[in-house]
Amino acid sequence: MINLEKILTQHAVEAVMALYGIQPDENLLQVQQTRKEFEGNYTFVVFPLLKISKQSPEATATAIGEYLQTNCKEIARFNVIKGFLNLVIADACWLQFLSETTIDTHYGCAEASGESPQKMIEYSSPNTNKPLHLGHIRNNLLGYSLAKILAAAGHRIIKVNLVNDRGIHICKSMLAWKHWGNGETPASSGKKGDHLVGDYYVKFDVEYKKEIERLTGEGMSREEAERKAPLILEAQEMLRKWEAKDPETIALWETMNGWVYDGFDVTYKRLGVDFDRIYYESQTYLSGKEIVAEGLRKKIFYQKPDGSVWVDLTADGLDEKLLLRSDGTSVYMTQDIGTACQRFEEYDIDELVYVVGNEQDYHFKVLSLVLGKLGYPWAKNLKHMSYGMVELPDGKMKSREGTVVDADDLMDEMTETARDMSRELGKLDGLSTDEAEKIVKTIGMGALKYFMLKVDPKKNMLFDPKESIDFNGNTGPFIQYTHARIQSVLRKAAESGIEIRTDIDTNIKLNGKEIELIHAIYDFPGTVKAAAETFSPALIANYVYELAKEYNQFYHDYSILKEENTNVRAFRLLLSKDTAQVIRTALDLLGIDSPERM
RNA sequence: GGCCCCGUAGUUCAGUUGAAUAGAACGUCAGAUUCCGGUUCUGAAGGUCACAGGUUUGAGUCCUGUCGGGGUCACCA
Repeated sequence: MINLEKILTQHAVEAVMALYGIQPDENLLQVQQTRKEFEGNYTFVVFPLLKISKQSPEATATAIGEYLQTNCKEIARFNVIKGFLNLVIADACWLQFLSETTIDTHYGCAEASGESPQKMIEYSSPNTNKPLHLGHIRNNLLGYSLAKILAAAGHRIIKVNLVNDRGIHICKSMLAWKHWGNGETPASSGKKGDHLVGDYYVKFDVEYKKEIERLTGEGMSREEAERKAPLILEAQEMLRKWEAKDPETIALWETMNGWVYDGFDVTYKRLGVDFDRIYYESQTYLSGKEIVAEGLRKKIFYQKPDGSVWVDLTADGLDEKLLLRSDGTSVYMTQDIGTACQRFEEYDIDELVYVVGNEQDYHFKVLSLVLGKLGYPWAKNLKHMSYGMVELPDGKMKSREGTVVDADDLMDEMTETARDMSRELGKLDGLSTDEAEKIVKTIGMGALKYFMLKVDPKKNMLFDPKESIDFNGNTGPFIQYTHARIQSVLRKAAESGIEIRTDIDTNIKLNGKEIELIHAIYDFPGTVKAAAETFSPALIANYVYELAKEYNQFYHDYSILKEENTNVRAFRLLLSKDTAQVIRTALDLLGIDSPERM
């Protein structure tokens, strides 16, 4: 595939050499897209060249423009506005690109081979004491999309999930169920397993608070009451029993976690995400202790009189960080050190990406530094895909305060809205209920996924439960609609016996909308690359929205099948088909399906 | 308090390594369509890019400070 940016830059370098006799640094000549309000497709800003040309901006731009026009066949004409040299790419060049490039499912995507670099992506990582909420949705969608985008950039990918299945919070649910559950099971109450367990987690908190109130009423300080309430003591006792592998405790733990996993499976399936391997903290929480001990022997870490082990990061501008408690047990950091080592030993990976919220920026900074101090050469290949939190209009989501937006509920609402709209428009009337339902789900999830992914991952985003997610404007369904509409045109073409040809006439005179569209299609591979480099599905989302909008404008202004010039008709048909394919591929990178009709 | 991130139309968001008159969408108002799908298209109104300095031919973007918001500094994970 031709690389217009590269061709233009090279010719511009030649032009400066020919005109001024000086070899300019290439980064003085960076091409950029011409802004919509000016004629042209690519623009050079000539201000940086004035020191070389010793001429006015206009004179410099004009001289280079004239050189390019005569020496570069891709350029049809140019115009100069102040220091901006706007270049118009020849129609024939665009048409040649379109006829020579195969735009199929591989377009824009590099094929990974056995030799390609391999990356592991850890995402989702739920706790097994409560159901997934909106924050988890953002994590899952980002992780899954990132995996797709990195694969499209030519990497081999391993998706992993580290389930937090142990700890005091799990014991709280277990304890509450033991006390107040009356043997309730998902089967007996018809409740989804993760929701059932989550309800007992909330129940624990309610009862725990009551005990605290009672104790403070009896004159105990709040702090002491929180520490000495019978329930919390009981939960801690349960955790000790669990760690001692007490059979009864383990059995209850396995049963309740099983319910949660059944629930999670349903949610994951609806979200359309999956994993190549699942790690459980119950199996990894002890790892890392030996590595820390080794680091202590090598004096990379130090020990305090009480026996706790620390690392001093003050020289790196950070604090001191605990690595082992005084009783010798491990903490979060210890475990992450251990699992990182384990993964680099077990797999041939060159990068480990953690999709984790930005409240853990500090944690991952420390993790990389500590592993570096331990001498692991791959420590610099740990990447934290840090994303912002989802906020509600009145602030953060707090599970204990009941201000969470439940993942299952939200997905239900989205499909419900999609169903209502489809019914109103009657577009699915001729289809079987199964088919119609499938499309409705595709649209509902498309709306939700696009809403979450179009925002720059790094930034916090706002979700207002009172205002449902839109289906018009810059939304998933708008883009899906464009795809479905093109499919409809392609079906009509097939019905009328009009074949789609790729050997299009390169002498066609293109209109502005057509050029914009081809240009957008041409830009897709670069967008995929940029999204992979910056870990940003949002770039893909914003790109595909622009593409869909371009197509709708073109569609509105020009006929395709009714065009009388059969060469032009063939070209427009191919352009439509290619647009649909790029939309489909781009949406797929976001984990969004493209319906044939909707 | 230390460190990190953020502050762009009424609202939700774009804005590549500095570059032209800062762009969409929603909402509001006004329009289009002999149609291959009206979940479409066009237009209007709406901005001191938090504030103040600085660097630069040129700053929403880089630097410093101030104000405002969030995160984090647990022998929780």
